[in-house]
Amino acid sequence: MPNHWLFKTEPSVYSFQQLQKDKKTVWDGVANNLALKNLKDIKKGDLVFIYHTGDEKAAVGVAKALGGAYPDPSKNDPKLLVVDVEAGKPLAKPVTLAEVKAHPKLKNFDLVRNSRLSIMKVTDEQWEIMEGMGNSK
DNA sequence: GCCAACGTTGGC
DNA sequence: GCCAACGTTGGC
Repeated sequence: MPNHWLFKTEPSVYSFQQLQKDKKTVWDGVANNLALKNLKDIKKGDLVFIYHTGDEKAAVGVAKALGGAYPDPSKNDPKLLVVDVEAGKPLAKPVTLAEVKAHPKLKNFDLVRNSRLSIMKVTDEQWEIMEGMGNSK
């Protein structure tokens, strides 16, 4: 059973659409300690929601980890990790932050609780709820 | 544009 | 090693 995650990104910097165009990318720029700790737990085949901050504030698509985290080759710091991901399916309908907040079972989702965390674990239940919202009308 | 929440830094 | 000050992030 793959684990589930959520990556935040500023769409003007790197969007899900860009990832779809690239097919895969190296997810870098993670500096936050807790985010790095989460990143370390990512395994090949894990599924990831891509969430756009800024004007959109919504999960827009899914990506898949191509492997575990490894130190950023372009940096000189072994603590700065990156992970390879490939584009998956876009959600039929983006799941907005407002919808997540409105859902009683997503109340203690890290996305709501700690808005500044850029990489977080998503429980199976949270994943299923979000997927349900994203793929139904 | 503002501000709350959180992380990091640096002085002690 | 503590904690105040500062910077950054992201939602509003």
